[in-house]
Order: sequence, then structure tokens, then C-alpha cells
Amino acid sequence: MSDSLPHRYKHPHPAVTVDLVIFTLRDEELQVLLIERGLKPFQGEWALPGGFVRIEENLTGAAHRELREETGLTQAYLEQVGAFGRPDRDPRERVISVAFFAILSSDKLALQAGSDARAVSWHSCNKIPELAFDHAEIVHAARLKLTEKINRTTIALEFLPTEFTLTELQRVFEAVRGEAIDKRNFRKWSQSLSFIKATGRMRRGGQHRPAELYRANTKGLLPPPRALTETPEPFNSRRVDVAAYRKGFEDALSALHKVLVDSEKKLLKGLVDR
Amino acid sequence: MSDSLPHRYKHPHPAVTVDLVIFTLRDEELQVLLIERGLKPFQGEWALPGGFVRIEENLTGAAHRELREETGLTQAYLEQVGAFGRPDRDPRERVISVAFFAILSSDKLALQAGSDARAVSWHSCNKIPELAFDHAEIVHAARLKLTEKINRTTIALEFLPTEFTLTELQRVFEAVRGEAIDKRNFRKWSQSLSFIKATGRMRRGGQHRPAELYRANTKGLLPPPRALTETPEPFNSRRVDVAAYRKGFEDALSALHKVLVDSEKKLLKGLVDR
DNA sequence: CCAAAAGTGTTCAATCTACACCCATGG
DNA sequence: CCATGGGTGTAGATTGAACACTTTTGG
Repeated sequence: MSDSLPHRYKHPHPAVTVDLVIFTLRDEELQVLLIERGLKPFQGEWALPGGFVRIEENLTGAAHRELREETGLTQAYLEQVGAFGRPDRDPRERVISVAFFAILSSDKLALQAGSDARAVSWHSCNKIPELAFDHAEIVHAARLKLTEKINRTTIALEFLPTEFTLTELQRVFEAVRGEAIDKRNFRKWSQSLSFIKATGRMRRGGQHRPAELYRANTKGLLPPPRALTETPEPFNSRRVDVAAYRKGFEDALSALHKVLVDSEKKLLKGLVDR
Repeated sequence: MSDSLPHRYKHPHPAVTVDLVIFTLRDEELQVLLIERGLKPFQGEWALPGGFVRIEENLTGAAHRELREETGLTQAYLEQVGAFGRPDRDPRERVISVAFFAILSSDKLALQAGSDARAVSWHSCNKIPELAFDHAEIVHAARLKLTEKINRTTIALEFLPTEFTLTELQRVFEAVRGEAIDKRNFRKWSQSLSFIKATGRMRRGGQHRPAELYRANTKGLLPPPRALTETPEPFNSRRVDVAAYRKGFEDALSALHKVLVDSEKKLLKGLVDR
């Protein structure tokens, strides 16, 4: 008996899981990957993919592992949404879930059947079925975070393959924002931020004029890591300043932070972003 | 022996703690509450207040409990920063920490000595000492989040007592943003958003003209909960729209969400914020 | 009367919004 | 030749940034 329950603690410990809200663009809609639960509780209901965090594993590492198990992909944008820990959220035992959202680009959509024969399918964010546990709340929080970031970062590019047309980019914004955008204004805006650049190549197909292909502009675009400098963002700075922030700037900041943490004390006068 | 380790699990479970980044405004600076650790590891170093999440306890509940134990306060603004779970962040065992930040208004600053005789003190965010565990990273993330929200929400009011002058409000923004703000522009801006209203009363004191007192404007100011309506925010909407978002709008949204979750499906077309 | 903080407007530049037509292609 | 989506510019309104002096009080 004690062999089957070999891990012992002085105080009760909760289980910790990661749950993934995997977004993609399909049929010009924002969609989320859901699995149909094969086991109790909530058997037969839809839920987010997820699983336990291993004892030696990073939270982000666990999220990447789950993503790989679910989709076969080792590389994708991944960002923490937060921890969800209502005591009654799982009827079996106390489970605290750390939620992440991921973005799959539309060229990687082929869905391998999940590792364990469960039904897996994409659902439009506008028609999400009833979900198990508190997963409706998690999806909601993830969608809020995604929507918050779409205009402030280059996260939209994560939905697209390396080369894409401006119309495809506009479709991403429209799907995430849930509304139509004026074509001329969008093109002016996105190009003025110079986080994309034209490749000069064309995409032909369909009976219409070919579209110019763009890609992320990786050169010379990193915003100043203001969190670690002496000149915080000016009051009421223009949107263009912040909208150009690159995806992953937080990652860059925290990496920088680790490197500089000892020597930067004198620089740490002001902070960041907005 | 087995009596002292009575909680047994099939798989190893991490411990889960909450850590608090408690902000306030002191000496016109943004400051953080730190405790000096009395025990190993990191004995004698500064750290964030925090403690284990009880098995039957909400994460938010645990954060409130820690806040109460540390400051004696039962009411304060509290918001989750995220989960921090590097496997090596605590040398004793695997500990996953869910960090929150709290804001103490300047009229509640009297520091009760912590429950257990440790040194407790305020530190300027511009001169934070070396911290135990990964607490430097947590403070950094909390400050990022605070800075992000100061212009988009009414969170600044949490730093002040119920009645305050415009200059005091300006000091909050200046401390959080880490820079001086033009007085006339600030007064126009803050008043135009109408999240505060004049009380007609005056604060006298000091040898200068008395200042008019303001308070939060609670009437008629809730922003439309766009996350749950059919009309998401327009493309590139003006800052004034979002800046008026009230503190706690996320709480309101999630409460609304629970109430409406069944009947709102048809409304769930678009989402929020800028 | 003096020091100290409260209070107040205007001008200029940048950005946002709304809006309608021609272009290049495949069939 | 025609249907389809690609591509382009301008004018008016809103907002942001810079900037200096008068007012009221307590001592």
C-alpha cells in the first residue's frame, strides 16, 4: 500500500497542472483546441489539453511538453495566463492549474490525433461549448490577454507562416478583435510600424491581382528595453511607440534582467511599457 | 515517523506558496514591503512576505490572509501577477509560487510588526536590495504589471485615501512612471476622464493656497464590459476610452461572466481593451 | 511681504477616421 | 469580359506636448 503512495509530506500539497489554450486562425475565425474527456470527472465534456507538472520540470517546460504531446509541435509562441486555484475546481483533489496560451500558425494546423485516442478538435471562439472544470474562465482570461496584446506587440505574426500577405495579417487582427477593419487604414498602420517588411515576392492564385508577400522585420527593430534604462516612456506617448514592441519583449527583458541584475542597480530608476 | 509525514501521494506534489509584492507611496516614491528572513535558506536576506497556500484555501484567499498577517489590513487592492515555478527556485523542495501585488493607500501605512518578530520595512523601488529566491524577478514582473495598468485603469486611486488632491494623484503617477509630469496637462487629462470628481471641500495646511479635494467618481462610470458584448472596441480607439476603465474591471467582467455564462453565448463575439 | 504650492489656456504637431475608385489576374 | 481580391490618398477631427504666469494662504 505505501508503495503505491510513496510521496509523503508533513502538510497536504496540492497537485499542479498546466492547461493550454491553443489559438489558431481557421476559416478566418479565432479558434481554440479542445479535447473530449475520456475519463471522469466531466467524462464526455470538452476541456483544455493539459497535464501534471513533473516535479523536476519548469512550468514553461511542462507547457511545451503538453503542446508537443497534443500537437506534435516543438516550437510555438507560449505565454503564461496565470494560476487558477479555486479549491473546488477539480472534484478529485486540490489542483492548481497554471494556464498558458499558445499560438499555432496556420501552416502548422495538421492535427495529429492526440497521444491517447481522445477526440480533439478546433472550436470557434464564438461558439465554445460548455467546458469541464473552470476551463471556460481560463479560455476567457486567455482571450482577454491575447486581445490586449494584439495591438501592442507583434504577436499577430505568430498566427501566420513566415511569409504572408497584408490581407492575411489583417484577417488575424479582425478575427482576434472580432470586427472589420478598414483596409487602407490597416495597411498604412501596419506598414508604418515597420515590424514587417516586403519581400518583393508575390503570391499568385485566385483570379485576381497577385499579393505582395511580407515577413517579420527582424533587423533593427528591438525596442529599447525601457525597464532597464534610465529613461522610462514619456507620459502619454503615442501608440506607435508601444505598438512596435516586438513579440517576446518580456522574455528579452527577463533574460536581460538576469544578466544585468548585479550591475544594473544604478540603472534601475524607472520602469516600463504600458 | 509516518505520523510526521501523514500526507501521501502517488506522484510527487510541489508545495504552493503565495508571495506578495506590497506597493505603497512613501516620500513620493514607489516603495515595496520586504521582510528579513529569520530562517534558512537565505537567512538574513530580504524577501517578499508570503507563505503556503492551505489545502482548502483560494489563491486569492491565501494572498489576503498573508496580507492581513503582514499588515493587519483586511481590505486592499490585490491582483495576481502570475506563477513562478523554476524547479531550483527554492533549495529545500519544489515550490511553485503564485505572486500577487497589493496596493496600500498612504493613510494605512502604520506598520504593525509582522506576526513573527522579523524585521519588516519599506524599500524604495529604485533601491531594492538583493532578494532571496527569485523574488527580484517577481518584484520586476509586479512592477511591470503595475506600470502597465497605471494609465489604463484607475488603479492609481488605490494609493490614496478616499479624498485626495490632484497634486497627490499626480505624485502617484510620477512615482509609478518614474518621471515628472506637466501639471497642466495632467490636470486636464485626469479631469477629462471623469473617473474622479471634485468634492467641493478643501484641504488647507502649509503656507499656500488650499487644494480642492477629489474622490473616485463611482456613479455612471463603469465602462461597457466590452468583452461580453457584441461591439468590441473599435480599431485604434483613442486612449481616453481605455484610460477610463475602472479598477477592478476584470473582477467585474469575471463576475459578470459567471452570471451570464449560459445565456451569453450569442454575445461572445468580440473582446476587449486596446 | 515672502515663500510655497494651487490653479489655469493656447498653440502646434502627430495621429486617427472615414471614405471610393482603379488594377491585375484567372477563368 | 468579368468576377475577385489587391492596392492606393486626402481632408477633417482628435489628441498629445510644450510652455509661464496669477492666486491664495500661513507665517
